[in-house]
Amino acid sequence: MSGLDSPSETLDWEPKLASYLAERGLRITRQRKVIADAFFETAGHPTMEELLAKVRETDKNVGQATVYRTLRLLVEAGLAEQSNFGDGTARYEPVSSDHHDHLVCRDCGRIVEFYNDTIERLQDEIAKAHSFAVEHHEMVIYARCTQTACPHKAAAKS
Amino acid sequence: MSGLDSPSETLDWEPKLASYLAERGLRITRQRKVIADAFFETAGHPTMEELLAKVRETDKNVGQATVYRTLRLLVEAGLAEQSNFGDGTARYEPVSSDHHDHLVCRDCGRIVEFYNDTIERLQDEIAKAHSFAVEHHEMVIYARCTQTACPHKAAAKS
DNA sequence: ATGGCTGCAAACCGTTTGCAACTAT
DNA sequence: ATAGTTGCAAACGGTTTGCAGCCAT
Repeated sequence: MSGLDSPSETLDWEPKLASYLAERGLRITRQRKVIADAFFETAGHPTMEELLAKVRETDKNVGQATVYRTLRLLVEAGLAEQSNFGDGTARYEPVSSDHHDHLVCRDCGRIVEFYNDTIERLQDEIAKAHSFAVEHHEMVIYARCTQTACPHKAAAKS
Repeated sequence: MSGLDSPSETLDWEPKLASYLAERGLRITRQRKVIADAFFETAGHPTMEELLAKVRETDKNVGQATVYRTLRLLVEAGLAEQSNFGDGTARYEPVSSDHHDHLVCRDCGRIVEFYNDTIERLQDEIAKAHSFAVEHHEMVIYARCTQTACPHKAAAKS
């Protein structure tokens, strides 16, 4: 209908962010552009620190506070999602068309995304049964890779 | 078989804790007793702060560090579980015979526990399909009470 | 007596905030 | 010109840790 149907990666964030900012009199700054660019072209679930590192490849002077503030903005604009995988550090990922939950390896930190329709439906039903209106849910399965090689064997804390 | 079958509340923690400590040459101290007592007779999902308050009704001199350390001990002993409901503060609850997940009201902070067999089974299947051995999972549904009165209307931040 | 435990205070660490200078509009 | 934005550093809040003295064993 409206051009290319990309594989849920390209979520056309630029116009969305622009209008979000415009609507409330906020500005499109150089830093916001650099941060959003870095964020949306990063695969995975970066922490602020990881994103900051990437941002500084482009602009060495960006401060962490600005990255935090911009991430909050992206979350508010519905373009990013924040998750917690139990290590006390927030992680962020682009909001893609398809919602998913996470499976985290306790050993190597590898994060696998999954989606299960039945679980989603049951969650809604359960909430409804308790007279709650679901806003958001977070489901993290902590587990251990049973494969021969944890792909990120020493990624966590070298 | 072994005496009374209690409604999953009484989990017979005293002997379990005692043997856990004994096995590794740790000691049963006055503070540990007071803290465990307070913890297991508390309903709900107390934070360290809440537990400390209760503990100090009995012993004014207990320090927070001791409460943190004892809670860690209880978790290690498999007698307590730690959860995070998105407010940056850890909450603890006794490990009861029946596992359950949580439904949290964004408005009033009320926490409802639920259990769904199908979800549990699906989680295991999903993990297995990705060659992960489930260790633990945490599922939190953030929602809003739709009932006329949020029972704890102003409990969060007065 | 000995080695674990405690309370205190300081350290930690991720995140937020105040502020003066800066910049998009 | 004006109000939003930035980087810095300080503040924050929950949690952990070092240490000297204490206490269960």
